[in-house]
Amino acid sequence: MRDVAERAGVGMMTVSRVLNNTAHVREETRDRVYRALEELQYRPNHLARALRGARSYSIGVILPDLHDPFFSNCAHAINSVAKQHSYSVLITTTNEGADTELEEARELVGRQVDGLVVIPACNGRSHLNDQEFARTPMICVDRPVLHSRLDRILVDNRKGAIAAVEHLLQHGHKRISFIGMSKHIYTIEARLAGYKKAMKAANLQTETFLAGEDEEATLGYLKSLRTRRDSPTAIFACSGLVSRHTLHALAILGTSIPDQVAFIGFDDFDLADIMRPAITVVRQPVQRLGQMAADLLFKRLDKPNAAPQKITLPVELILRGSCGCHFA
Amino acid sequence: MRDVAERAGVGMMTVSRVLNNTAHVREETRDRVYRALEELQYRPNHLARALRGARSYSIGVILPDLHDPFFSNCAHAINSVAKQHSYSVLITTTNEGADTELEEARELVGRQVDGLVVIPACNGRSHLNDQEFARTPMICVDRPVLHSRLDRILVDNRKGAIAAVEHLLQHGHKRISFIGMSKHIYTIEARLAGYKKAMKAANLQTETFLAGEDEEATLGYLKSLRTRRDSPTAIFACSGLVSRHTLHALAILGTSIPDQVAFIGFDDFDLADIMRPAITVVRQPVQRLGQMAADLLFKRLDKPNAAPQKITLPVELILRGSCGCHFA
DNA sequence: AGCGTTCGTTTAAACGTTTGCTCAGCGGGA
DNA sequence: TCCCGCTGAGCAAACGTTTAAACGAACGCT
Repeated sequence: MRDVAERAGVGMMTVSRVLNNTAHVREETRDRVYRALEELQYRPNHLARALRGARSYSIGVILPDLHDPFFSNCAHAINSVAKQHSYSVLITTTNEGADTELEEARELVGRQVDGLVVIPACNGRSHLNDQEFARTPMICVDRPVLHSRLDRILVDNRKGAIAAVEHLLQHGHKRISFIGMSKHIYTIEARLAGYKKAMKAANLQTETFLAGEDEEATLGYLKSLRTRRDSPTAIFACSGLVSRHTLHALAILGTSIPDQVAFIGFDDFDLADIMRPAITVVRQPVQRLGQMAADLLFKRLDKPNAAPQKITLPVELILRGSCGCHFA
Repeated sequence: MRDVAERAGVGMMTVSRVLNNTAHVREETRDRVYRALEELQYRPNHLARALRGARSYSIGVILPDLHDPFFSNCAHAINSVAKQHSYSVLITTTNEGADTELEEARELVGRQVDGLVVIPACNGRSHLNDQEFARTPMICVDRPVLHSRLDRILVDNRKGAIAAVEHLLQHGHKRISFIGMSKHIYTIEARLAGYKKAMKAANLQTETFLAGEDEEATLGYLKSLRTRRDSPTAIFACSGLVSRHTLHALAILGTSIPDQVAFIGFDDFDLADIMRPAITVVRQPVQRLGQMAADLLFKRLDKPNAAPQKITLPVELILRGSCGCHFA
């Protein structure tokens, strides 16, 4: 910048003013500076700007991983919004670990991000609510941090699960199995609660298998069903990942859907509609979730003291063939 | 930091020395500093460190989008490696636009990233080779920047395509259609070249439809096949996205695979193995691609002047049912 | 003629670190 | 005895930018 100032025959401040388009620079001076900037191929150093100024024009995103389409699509939406605001995005992953989450949050705050969009790793025991992060605007996505005053935007897991189970009940199923995960994750437990509630309302017994993220174990469970008298006639899978594992296992076993066992999964996925049968799912508004989360963060950056928002988006039961529905 | 120094009764330099674990600090002093750090909940400012020091301990990743599993899985792998090196990752997307790519690269360099991992958006006309970026170590992934001295790690698109086509030929197909994309993308064109070469070697005519990323258009093309005498008996889809669109369209049309038309797609995808029929694909080592790219970058950071590496990873034809193969 | 305003620009300081140098103390070899 | 080298620690400057204050000039007003 010093070179530019010298070449344009002005002080560094004037250069800074020209760059930031702030007032009080004569037309002619401005032109001279522009020319110097061009000639010297000047590129501002965002780090220095961030160090001096109040903002870094970057946000951090913390999520379990980029492998699961749900998370990566969410990240994509956040990225898009950030780009519109001319913000950069730092992305880190927790692999569902609360400790990692804390470390990553510290790292990002250390890098002076202006705000954080987080898919919290841990069910309630998160450190994100600590005093330490009080000064960093933070939006929780998909899962809350309990007892916190943080903005959050969730999905109606409970209602989605209830809708799925009730639909299976309408098809006449009495024994519906819930395939969950061994880890404690808020969304999964909310879906489990919905499942239980719907079953109870129908006066039916519940059956849960909670290691759906382990394909081997899932296969074992499904295999064991074949020799049982009271084997479930329908399955509700708690997530996209678990759906894939379950469907994979069912395919290996040659179990026919929906004749031998009906199937509904939480979270829609690519090609679900062209499988034979097509897979009935509870669809979450992933794109909107990420987009609204980012919007919320930028609003929060604008008004740090506004009341925290707690938004819950509706989900949609997408009827296809695997639940037993027939289409012309 | 000043507060910490004061509390520990030392100078700021000593604090800095303790933090960086550099030599010449007495045990007892070190302890005092540690205690002060703890008590004041000191968190270093990475921006300031980066501004003064030679490194920012962050890298930038530029890719088309986070929507396609190929890219997001790649990003995930890069992230993992970066985490092992205690580096942060800035991720930006180009949406396949060369202009956006240039802007994003400038933004990241402005943020003083130590290096860049790029999936170049544009076929040859990239600006990444410009003098402007000469000082930033850069790794090209999946696609090269032509005539550049940049490190790059690609996949053997040509051989993969040839293997797929030759396999279809072995099944007795004579009329094999290539479904490509309307955009010019290096990988797609390499696959197209492989397809053409294999067809020519067998003395067969080629047929290409190049708007596979437009589902509507793909549907139209496939529909038009039904009334043709010389309709292709096999389809080779050029990418994961195009595969999904093509399979979707075929499902809508009720075309049976592989009886009416055999199918092979480039890029493996979730559930391809449990569809009916299971989908034969050319599988790319996505995970390894991202991981090796990041490894390469960190090596490059170590030795900026080593000779540029040009790596090509092999791909694998995964035989499932859609090509016409039968399994017990 | 004096004075407050506004415009255009400069100068000085600050942001939170690290680098380079200085300096004091202390022990060992010539 | 003198000088050198090593250890432990402090001081000042620098990184590239922005903020705050200051400054001179031109202007209109009383």
